[in-house]
Amino acid sequence: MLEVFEQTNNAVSVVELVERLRREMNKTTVYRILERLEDEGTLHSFTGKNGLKWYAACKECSPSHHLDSHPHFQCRVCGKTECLFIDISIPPVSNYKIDSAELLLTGQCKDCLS
Amino acid sequence: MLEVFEQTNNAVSVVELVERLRREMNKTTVYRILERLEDEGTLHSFTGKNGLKWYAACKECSPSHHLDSHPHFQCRVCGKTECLFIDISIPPVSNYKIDSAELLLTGQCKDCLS
DNA sequence: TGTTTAATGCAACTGAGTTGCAAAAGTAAG
DNA sequence: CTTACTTTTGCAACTCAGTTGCATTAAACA
Repeated sequence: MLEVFEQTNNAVSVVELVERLRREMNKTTVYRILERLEDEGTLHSFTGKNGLKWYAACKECSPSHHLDSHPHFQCRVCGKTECLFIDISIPPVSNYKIDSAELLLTGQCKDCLS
Repeated sequence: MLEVFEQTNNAVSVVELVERLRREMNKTTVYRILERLEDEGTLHSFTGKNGLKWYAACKECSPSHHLDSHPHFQCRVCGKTECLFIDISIPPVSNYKIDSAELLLTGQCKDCLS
């Protein structure tokens, strides 16, 4: 399972993971392992443009501190999805206690820009 | 349909809309009208924490220019979801052409902070 | 070896969103 | 009014990501 994330810097959708691991393990098992890896701080998840769930390897996450304010990019053309290691400053919102921020940028990646 | 959005400043999930309009129109019709209203620039949509679709009235949207960089807030406790009218500056990302940005903040709203 | 606990498989289910098609409602001539 | 045409709606069936219950297997450990 983790090999998938070691081979790429991109995020991987659960749908693709289930497909790629079809021979090795059951769909339910994929979901359960992903949940565990996220709890452990090895992976983090986010929701793609279409509402599908994506996972990516954590670089600077811990079990308690997940993906704070690092955005994700999803290419409208090829679907490639990846973490962007730039800092987004979330302005404080009065009267709200913000726990997490999820920023999804969509557009065209460099490969699809030609 | 639009009355729902006139009565509140909050966003409304499609699920809730279907439920509230159950007597007046079919589920399919709700989806179709929402799609039309979004095309026309009357409403804009975004994806909630759980992957469900939400709609909110447009204040400064046009058919071509939707919800650019205005974030949404979703309360972890009561589920209330609303537009935040603060500007988020998306730093330019080299080699990427960013078309849209969707920022979802989650936490506790003022009513649930007691 | 037996017992307990955790990990997996499988099948059936849930629920949001979609699709195809037919019925209804609206629009515009003739 | 009536016919022809277009748009809107309802309904049922479907798709598909994600979940659940339960039985089976594998690990851990006494």
